[in-house]
Amino acid sequence: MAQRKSLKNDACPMARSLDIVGDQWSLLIIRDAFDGMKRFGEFQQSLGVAKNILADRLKNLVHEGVLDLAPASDGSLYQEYVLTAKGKGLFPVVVGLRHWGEAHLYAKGEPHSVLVERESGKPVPKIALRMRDGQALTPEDTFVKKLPAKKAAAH
Amino acid sequence: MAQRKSLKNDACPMARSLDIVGDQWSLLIIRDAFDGMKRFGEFQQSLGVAKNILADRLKNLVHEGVLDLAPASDGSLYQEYVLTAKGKGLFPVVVGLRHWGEAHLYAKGEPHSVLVERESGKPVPKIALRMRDGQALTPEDTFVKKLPAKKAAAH
DNA sequence: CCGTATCCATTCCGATACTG
DNA sequence: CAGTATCGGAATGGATACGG
Repeated sequence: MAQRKSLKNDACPMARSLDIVGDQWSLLIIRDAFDGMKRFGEFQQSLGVAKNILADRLKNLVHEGVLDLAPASDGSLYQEYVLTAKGKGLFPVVVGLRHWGEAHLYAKGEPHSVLVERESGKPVPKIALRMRDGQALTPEDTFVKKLPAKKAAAH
Repeated sequence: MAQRKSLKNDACPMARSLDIVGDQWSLLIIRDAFDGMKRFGEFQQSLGVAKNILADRLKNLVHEGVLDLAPASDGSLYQEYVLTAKGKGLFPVVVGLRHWGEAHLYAKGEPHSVLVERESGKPVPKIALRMRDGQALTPEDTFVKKLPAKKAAAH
């Protein structure tokens, strides 16, 4: 009865997203996947997470269609976890979290890893939200249009 | 011993970000704050979360400088929770999660709330990641430049 | 090397009752 | 209305041990 409230059927897309990646590990796994990691052991070593929960999270991400299982590219008999198109769609979220952390969570001069462009080696520019007319978009420029709330939906 | 691994000192900005907002509720609270909610009861009703956890999360977000306590704008004697500049910096993350959910988590024709521009009432355009030269940026165009890993840091 | 299975401590979460 | 206090069940997370 005290189980986590499922947001799978929420009327808010953000809530549904968080139902899948809204935990401590999933987005870190996805980060590492963007970083080229594919093998169980790579994730395990990178994250320092217990193997049982790593297995659990990977399974869930595969189930949700964020990761896909593919035969190993090298000779080994195991499978690899690769991002699906759906998974790659999380790239802006990953980059957004990274940029926010860079901007607000480090002391001045404190070093951290950086996402850079492959060719130039220079940092990826900050995300710029734009309106339809191309102007910068601030939170105040927007609001959420909710559902008509027919019966008892979208509480 | 089985306590959540703190990522506060991680060398990856994304990890630090998740240390603050990487749970089920924080980003939903922030979403509602962007949506104009300020009062304890508003969050409580919107999220349907137990009051003790809501209080805990709000306290933590205030402590982390994402929300700020301000005297009530109306006559009431209670305080209000408002986004700080740091908190508003999460807007791209919120929008990114929303867009990802819209694109991948709904059946065709299934209704959901939409983030729209205040003036036109039209949906906010999708986030476009760009390289420094203005071209579209894909995950493959990037890599993470990690720290030199001096001693035993950035494990 | 890739997981699965088990044990145990801690944390999370929901429901409820309670104070001011 | 805005929280705090408490309780119990569920999930999380770490540390192994074990099998393919």
